[in-house]
Amino acid sequence: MVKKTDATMRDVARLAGVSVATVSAVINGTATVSAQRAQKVRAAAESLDYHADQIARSLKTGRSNVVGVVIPDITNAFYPEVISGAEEVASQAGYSLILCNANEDPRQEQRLLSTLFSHRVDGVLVACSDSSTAYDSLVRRRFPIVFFDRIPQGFRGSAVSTDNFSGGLEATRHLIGMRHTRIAIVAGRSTLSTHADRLEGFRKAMQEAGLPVRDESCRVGGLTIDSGYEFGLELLRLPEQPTAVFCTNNKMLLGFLRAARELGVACPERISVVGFDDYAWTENFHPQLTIVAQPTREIGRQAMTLLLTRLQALREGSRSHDNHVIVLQPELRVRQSTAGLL
Amino acid sequence: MVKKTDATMRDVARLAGVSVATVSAVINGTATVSAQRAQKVRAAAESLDYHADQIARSLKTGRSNVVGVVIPDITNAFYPEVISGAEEVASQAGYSLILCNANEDPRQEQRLLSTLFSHRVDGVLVACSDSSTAYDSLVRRRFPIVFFDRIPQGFRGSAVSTDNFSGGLEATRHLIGMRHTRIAIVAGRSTLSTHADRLEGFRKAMQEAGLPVRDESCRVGGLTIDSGYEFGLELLRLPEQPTAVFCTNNKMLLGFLRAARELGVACPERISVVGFDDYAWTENFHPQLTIVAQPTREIGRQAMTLLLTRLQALREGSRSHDNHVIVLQPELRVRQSTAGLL
DNA sequence: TGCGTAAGATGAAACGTTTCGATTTTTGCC
DNA sequence: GGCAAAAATCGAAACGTTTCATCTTACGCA
Repeated sequence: MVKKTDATMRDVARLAGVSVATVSAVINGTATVSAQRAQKVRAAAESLDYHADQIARSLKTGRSNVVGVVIPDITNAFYPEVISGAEEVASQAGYSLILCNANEDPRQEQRLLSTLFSHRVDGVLVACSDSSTAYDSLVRRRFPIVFFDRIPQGFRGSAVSTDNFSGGLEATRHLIGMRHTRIAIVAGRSTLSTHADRLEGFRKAMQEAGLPVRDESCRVGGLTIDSGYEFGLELLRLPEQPTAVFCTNNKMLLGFLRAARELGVACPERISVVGFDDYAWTENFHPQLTIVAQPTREIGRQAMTLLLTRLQALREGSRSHDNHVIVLQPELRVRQSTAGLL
Repeated sequence: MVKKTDATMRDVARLAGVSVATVSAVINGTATVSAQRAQKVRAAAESLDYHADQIARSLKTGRSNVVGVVIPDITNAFYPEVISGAEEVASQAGYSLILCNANEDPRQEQRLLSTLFSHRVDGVLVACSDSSTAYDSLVRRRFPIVFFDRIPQGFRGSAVSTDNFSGGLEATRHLIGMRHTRIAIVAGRSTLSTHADRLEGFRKAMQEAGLPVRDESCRVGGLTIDSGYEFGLELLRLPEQPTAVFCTNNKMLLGFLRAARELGVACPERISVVGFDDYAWTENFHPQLTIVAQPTREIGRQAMTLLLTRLQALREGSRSHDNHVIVLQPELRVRQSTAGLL
């Protein structure tokens, strides 16, 4: 026998012989109800397989127990890993995740945010598709938002990211320490904090060592495997071929490696390569990669924790600082893709 | 100047000097409204930055424009890729995705489904964590559900998957064609359709060739990198070491490769390896992997399309067959990790 | 015994939409 | 110009909760 429609609070109330308000009180534990009636209500709910309707609840309370997560590129393995951390924390706290993929398109991102708002999400986690001032209004409205990984320029609010400057610095110092002098960089759009910071770290290290950063060996602007590949071809065909390269994300790194393989430029013999983001599967790479590893899942965990803390404070009406910035340290893992010169 | 709270339909109605019903009609285009008033309403909505409240809308209509997606393991690169396909189709149709990670735990999966229902999702996509009869009630209730990848045993309903039997068959035939006779298999839990089918394909190929499937070279039950590693150690320490192995998923494959590397068993010289799931990054593997590739994103696209079609039929009250099964063909990609014997 | 009080229980009003039947206005036609 | 029909508009109920003010009950104590 199948019910036509799900049981409602009224059904439970009727069956238990109490008022709807009492059922609500029992379900939420918001008021004292005699043990006897509470028991009756629970039994009734059980037998009707009653499940509170979150939609109705949200409409009334203005809270949804859902948080939105907006990422720029779901096919970049970095983000699913972050999400996994965020999901872990969220589900433990009884929150669900609405996942949105902006496809590196700021306009799409705006649309997604707007959809999220109309679904009344309690807060959002965003890795932005491009730096923009569109977030300012959110912050001004004091809407609970936490940025992770990519943080808008000049953003004042909560955020979690890796110390990308330091990552770029260490990666480059490592190359320099191996006596490389013609060092190239393949970097993402400079409007993205992550890539801009890594590039800055690179510049700083070069400057420290008194090495010039020449325009032709400084390729900025891609993000994809293909762009890494194109940049790779260009760099490896330079009259003064670089002996080392720093790729600021994993996808461009893959593209660069493809270019090197195609041109028959051996790594690390003729080109040392250091990239970003470490994964279980890179242990099978040949050569194994020297990499700046980010605490990926931890970024997700921390960002979600920050957001949930904020939400709780909001619920309890207590004061919370909404510009908590967490910077996690990356770790340079030296393996085989970088080798000393001479 | 910032509004205390979001503008509601009533606000728009007031400003436009019309009734709430008229505003609704304009927003949804459900009734004919004179051009003049429609214009006024739109202007008012614009100026108030009005956005319809999906929550209230859902409560009234019983529809949420949200679909749930439940996967067993978000850290398995296969699923994010499927999701990316599903997300693409969904967002084009104006649907959002609630993503849930069951962590290979059927009880967690049940909890997640229950949460999804209370959020009134319009339908769900599920890759099950374990075969169970708990889905029967869903199907009986005719709740819109589409399974993908992993399909519960005996399930009668809509589903999208790869032809896993054929995948296992081809992979094994390939090894046999290279004159291997001592062929091992590292497979996932046999309660999972994917792994069971791949194992069946393996058995069939072995039987065709008149080769015995010995218990000790048939490791069934893991899913993770670690279990692939453990199985790998066991298999490679067998007195009669297998000369080839078929791993039924990408994670176990990674584990197996680690074991081989650790024991110094060269691939493909001493062990040929074929696995499942191809990725952009495997091109950097050494050796490059012979792999059964699934049309991963396509699985996501098709599954979501199936679900949305069903939802549309439901909305329009038209009849739809709710047991549409789509089986996509995998493709064996022969590369360097398998080599001929003798 | 009676009274004050606290605990328990409840009815009804929201929350922001959609939708339907009723009402008003416009249109077309003889 | 009058009338029927079509078009446009509207008021109000409903969706399933939460919550608050109100009402009832029971208990302890003088």
